[in-house]
Amino acid sequence: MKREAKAAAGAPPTLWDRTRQLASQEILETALRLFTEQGYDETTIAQIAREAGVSQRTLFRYFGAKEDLLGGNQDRFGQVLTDTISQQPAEAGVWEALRAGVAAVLALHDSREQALKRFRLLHNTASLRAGWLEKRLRFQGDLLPLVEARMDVALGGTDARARAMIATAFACLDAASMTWVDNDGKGDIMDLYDECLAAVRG
Amino acid sequence: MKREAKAAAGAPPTLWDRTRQLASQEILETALRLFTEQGYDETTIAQIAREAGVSQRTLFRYFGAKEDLLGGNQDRFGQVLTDTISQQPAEAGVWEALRAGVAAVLALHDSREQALKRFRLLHNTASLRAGWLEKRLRFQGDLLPLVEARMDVALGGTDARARAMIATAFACLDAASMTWVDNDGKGDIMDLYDECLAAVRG
DNA sequence: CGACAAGTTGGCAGCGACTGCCAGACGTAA
DNA sequence: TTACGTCTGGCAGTCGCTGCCAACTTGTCG
Repeated sequence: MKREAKAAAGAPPTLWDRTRQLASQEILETALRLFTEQGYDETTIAQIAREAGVSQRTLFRYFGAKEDLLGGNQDRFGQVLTDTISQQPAEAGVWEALRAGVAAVLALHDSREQALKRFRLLHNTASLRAGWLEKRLRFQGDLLPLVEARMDVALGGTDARARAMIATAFACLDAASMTWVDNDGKGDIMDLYDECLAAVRG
Repeated sequence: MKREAKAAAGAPPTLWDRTRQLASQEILETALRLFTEQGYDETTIAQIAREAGVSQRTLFRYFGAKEDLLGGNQDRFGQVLTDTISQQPAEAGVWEALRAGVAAVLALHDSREQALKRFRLLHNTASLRAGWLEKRLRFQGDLLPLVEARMDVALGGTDARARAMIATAFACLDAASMTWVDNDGKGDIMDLYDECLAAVRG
């Protein structure tokens, strides 16, 4: 109760808040370092907690799951996606709107290097890929109503087509980012995305 | 060693083989029943083993992971996919070849009811979805060389486009099967697939 | 038939991710 | 300072999964 009230009022951060912030950052950095050094599956929660100087219990209180230690606020992606797409002008087609959403999400990364590091980790670790794909599925579901609103509304049955278009956009993003990682981050992902979409749409 | 030799020679199944077969079937049926009755995550390995009359250890020897208890030999999908696609006539385009592969995989299901049951379970359980998507990713990788062989070979850089086309085919299959499940198995999945692909390719 | 090799099974201990519970330490406000 | 709310660490326990070992069953050969 207290924390939410303060945050809403914009009150100055208390010592606790600062400590939390610090600990959170420390944990995140330790985790990312260990992941890149020795791999995701080979790094145990116990090790991260030890090197970050907190107990396992506390670590799990900050980050509910090992996946979340990757950082990069993946949960925010969904918000940015839906916001961006719904803010596109009404005369924009489905493909333009989706493209704008993809671009907005890609713009969230801090630096090219960090993005490359995370993408590489993601594409090379089966368990991470699975988790990421699952999150993506949820995003796709959230996008459904937005996309349907932009299609010629023939009543009923548009469901499948809207789903397909969304999934295709993500598929192109996948193909683009995989190729980007394979090329060690050379070029621009959006260019690859456009190339992919062009190949698909003939 | 022995088993492979016998299998290759087509020798009559020994008592062991028959026992194995029986136990395997019993486990599979028990698992599928419990999954549909009380949900995948709510069913523990211990419970399945108990009700199937085997030890946990033995259960894990038959099926290496809980996922595999879904049955339907998902690992075979990849084989069927690559076989079917590589057997398509050389003059068939990429999209026709992919369509044939998808159709072949869908034809693997025993009955409409069982397929619907599995699909429903899959689409409603986060952990299962994740595992399935991960397998699919591997299939996509396996398909890459086959698809590239069917494209106009401009050397280099075709990578991304081939990946995108494959991923799009799967995306349409996804959209189709989701819609199919939502409609309680009404209609034909391949029709939905065609509709999806048509929507995507404009 | 008897002995021996090979295959199969179950139990036990253990790992790693994750959770609930509880006591104690700490910052904060009266 | 006292009382309160919060945060922390530790412990035990669940669940999926694996390695190891002892016992049992089955097939085979002399």
